[in-house]
Amino acid sequence: MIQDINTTPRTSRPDLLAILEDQGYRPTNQRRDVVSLLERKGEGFTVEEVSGELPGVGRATVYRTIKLLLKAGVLCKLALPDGAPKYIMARAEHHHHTVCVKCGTVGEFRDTTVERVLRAVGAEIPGEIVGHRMELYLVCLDCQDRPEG
Amino acid sequence: MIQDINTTPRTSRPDLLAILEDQGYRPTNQRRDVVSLLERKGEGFTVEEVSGELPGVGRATVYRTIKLLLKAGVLCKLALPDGAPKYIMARAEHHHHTVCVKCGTVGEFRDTTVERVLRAVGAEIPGEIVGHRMELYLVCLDCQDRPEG
DNA sequence: CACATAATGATACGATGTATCAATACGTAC
DNA sequence: GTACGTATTGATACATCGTATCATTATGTG
Repeated sequence: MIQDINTTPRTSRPDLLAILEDQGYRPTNQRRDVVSLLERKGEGFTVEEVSGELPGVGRATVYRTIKLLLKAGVLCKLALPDGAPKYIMARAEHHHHTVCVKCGTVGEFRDTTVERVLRAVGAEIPGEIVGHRMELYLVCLDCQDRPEG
Repeated sequence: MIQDINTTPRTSRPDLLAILEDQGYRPTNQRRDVVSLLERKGEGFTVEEVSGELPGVGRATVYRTIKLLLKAGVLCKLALPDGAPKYIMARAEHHHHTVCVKCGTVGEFRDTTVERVLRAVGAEIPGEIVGHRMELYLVCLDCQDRPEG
């Protein structure tokens, strides 16, 4: 029932720059640098973090590029309870996220039961459901191993 | 199975100031003003909104008071995908939130199935689950009635 | 190549929230 | 009620996240 997406091989690495080009945006060097870094990260990052690692690209451009990728649906935005939002590569399948409350590492999982229950719940609530979000907070195995970290 | 908390009468209105006093905090006039306004609102508000309606109370004090209430567990913080976080009165029972994507109105619901499924999911994911969050995004009935709003 | 336009980066700005710190209010002891 | 120690406040500055502006630069196209 549960598929841990992180342990399954990623067969399709989307070419983010190509996706932007398909939408009519120009493949500039700055966008190349940004998406190249994102493709290497993938796991969950903040914009400032990305910007910090790309001193050759303006901060505004990093924000702009990530916004385009969000709109294109290839990135997910994760609004955490505290701190900066994190971004993660989206996948075709709908999924949810796990966040380690110690180290902030973001993971993903998918469970069809969750989807079914959510649909059932939505059917009994007034208004038209247009989306949902679910996150699990946990202490990851790495952080369990080093209790004082 | 589903209980729409908003339609059930609220029997117990917690005295927020008393809760703060129980934790050793002093009942100042400013805190009185803040919690009094929050008790009247209850439904989902931003800090700046509260601060704006209380010109006699310093902005920092409003933030500080709400932080205390959060720590005390009587307020929930809702990190929305965009815009300022909203706060809502917590209730003893665990619950989840609905957010209208048009007008931003926040509601609550509770469904034991959701909890059960989440526990089952958590059991199969590496790491110790310490919490979760779920939100449903919808177009509320009011906003359906006035399509161009 | 030349041109129109998309994109960039520096900067300023807005929003959200916290740190600092002198001034003030509170609770307690008397 | 007064005095005292401490919690609290508010003004201000600051940090972070993100967007608007706009002159300059790069890109695609004829």
